[in-house]
Amino acid sequence: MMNISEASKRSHLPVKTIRYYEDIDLIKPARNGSGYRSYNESDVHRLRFLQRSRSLGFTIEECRLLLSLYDDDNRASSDVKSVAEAKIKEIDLKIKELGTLKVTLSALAQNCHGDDKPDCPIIDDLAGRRDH
Amino acid sequence: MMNISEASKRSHLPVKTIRYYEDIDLIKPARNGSGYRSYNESDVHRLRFLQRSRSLGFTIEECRLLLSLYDDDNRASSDVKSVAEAKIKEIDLKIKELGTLKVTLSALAQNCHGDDKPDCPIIDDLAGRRDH
DNA sequence: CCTTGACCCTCCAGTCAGTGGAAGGTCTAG
DNA sequence: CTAGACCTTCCACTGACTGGAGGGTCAAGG
Repeated sequence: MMNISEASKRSHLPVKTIRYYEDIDLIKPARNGSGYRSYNESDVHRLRFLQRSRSLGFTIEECRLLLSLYDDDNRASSDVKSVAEAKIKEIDLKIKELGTLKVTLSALAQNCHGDDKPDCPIIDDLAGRRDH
Repeated sequence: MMNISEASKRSHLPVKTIRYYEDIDLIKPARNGSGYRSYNESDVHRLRFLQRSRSLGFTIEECRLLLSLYDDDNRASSDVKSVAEAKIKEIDLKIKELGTLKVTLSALAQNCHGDDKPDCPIIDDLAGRRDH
């Protein structure tokens, strides 16, 4: 059993974040006599699970679902896989969107001389004064 | 001069968003006798400028900067270009991060059978039980 | 003249996933 | 016994809106 700062070190999650996760019912540590949170090894596993899934881009609600699958020894691996695949699709979409954005912005930047003169195709485009 | 819903149509910005932009001092429309906001053509240009720059991924604060450059007839085009280039770099970084995420998640998903059995390499990874 | 419905207004609360800080209690080493 | 490093709760803030309550205004139709 350990205090929150030790759990923080072992899970690589900030103390504030751990308390926040308790607030939204992702974890329920025990309390000692003076009201301090007290974490056991399985709590730390849970926190690490959260740290890892958040860092992979899952939202809190997805983490909640993944945790329930983690808790369920009889879940089908297909249940987990479908969550992962949905997330991969989302990431893919986001990458494509950003790619489009980059192309557009790069084209604008390339047309801009970047000198001391006031003429600027970027501003013209933003203002709706582009010719194309 | 037009009411807010007409300005919304012409700028492709939701009414709520236009009011919000006023709240944070991006635009200051006139008011008519009964307190209704009243937009002229130059207000609509400003709103369109905001719509376009937001859709290109600039934050509100960046839009505020771009607007001040838009207002300044003597700005150097290099000032604008540097804002655009910084944004391109950010987008690039984000794309790379998402690419890494996608590779990691895809590798996990590929190792998962996705069947009715409980064994799941994705959960194992999240739980820190991966072998590699 | 009155009503209906489409506008408009302000203000408050909520979103997401935390982060920062204030005010105060507890524990441990010197 | 005291300093300082912990711990607690609670409230406010972030970005960029969005939703809704509760009310005022305006134009058309009966």
